[in-house]
Amino acid sequence: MSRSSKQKEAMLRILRRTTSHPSVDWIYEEVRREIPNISLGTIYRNLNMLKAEGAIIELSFGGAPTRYDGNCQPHYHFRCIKCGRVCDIDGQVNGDLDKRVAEDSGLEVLGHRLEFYGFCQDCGGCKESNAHPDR
Amino acid sequence: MSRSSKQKEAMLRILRRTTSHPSVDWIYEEVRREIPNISLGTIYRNLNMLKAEGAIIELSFGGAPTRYDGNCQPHYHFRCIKCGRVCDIDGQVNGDLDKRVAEDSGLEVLGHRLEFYGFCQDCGGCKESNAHPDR
DNA sequence: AATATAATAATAACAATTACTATTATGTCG
DNA sequence: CGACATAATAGTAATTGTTATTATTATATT
Repeated sequence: MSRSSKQKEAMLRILRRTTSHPSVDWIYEEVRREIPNISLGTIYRNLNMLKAEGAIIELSFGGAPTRYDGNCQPHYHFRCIKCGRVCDIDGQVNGDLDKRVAEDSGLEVLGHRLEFYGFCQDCGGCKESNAHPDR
Repeated sequence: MSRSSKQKEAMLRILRRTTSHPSVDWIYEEVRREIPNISLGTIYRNLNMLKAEGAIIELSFGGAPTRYDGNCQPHYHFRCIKCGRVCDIDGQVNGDLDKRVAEDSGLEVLGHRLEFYGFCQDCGGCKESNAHPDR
């Protein structure tokens, strides 16, 4: 079905080697260093394909711009409300939660999203500044 | 600072008396029954004001259109991935979670968002249909 | 190599939200 | 009360993030 392309391969490679949970724009800029005339539409199409194949994870929470994660192991995230940075949270994903909610509510629960928010190390001390808006 | 207006009062009243976690468009339509020439910009501006004042809660998860909740008691939600309906989940909000994550990570954790997803009662049996897209 | 078609680049279209601006409403203070 | 300062509004334009369209190019298969 799905054919390979150097655009798709470059995107996946870039997503695999970063842990910064990049935005669409960041990915676009990064791929353009290899493939200068790549189209933004291709970025969006391939992100959706890779997501559908389960190769990457989409992080779209709380109205903030969507981020992508090349790490497919289930894990939670922290988002800095000052600079937007997204970090991984160590620790177990709670699978029992879904079961408990399903039993209590009668809903067919397939999963949950959990995101922590607050100030990251860089922003905690200086809540006024707005450094690193894209990390 | 903030002055009253019949538009703002109508919006808050409407949000207080529903439990359907309405979308911007639903709120717009509903307020227009009272104030037919209200502007959509006013809806957005007042939603942001009411949110900033802590009078309402914004639910924007997973790329789906933003919903608003006039119930400010901390609680979790379930979203049907078929029809988009949002329901409240009974049960305690886990405040210790934030503390544990903060201790483990060194981040200044202010809170977390948790949303369950799956099929609601109406959509569980007939996953093909797409009834009630706006509830 | 010839062929079928998936993927692409470039652009247009779209939907959700915000910004702008002239006008109207609200609260204050003499 | 009635004038005044200004917050809020309606209407519109602009912006942003994303998807659709289309002619062209690249990939895989025979």
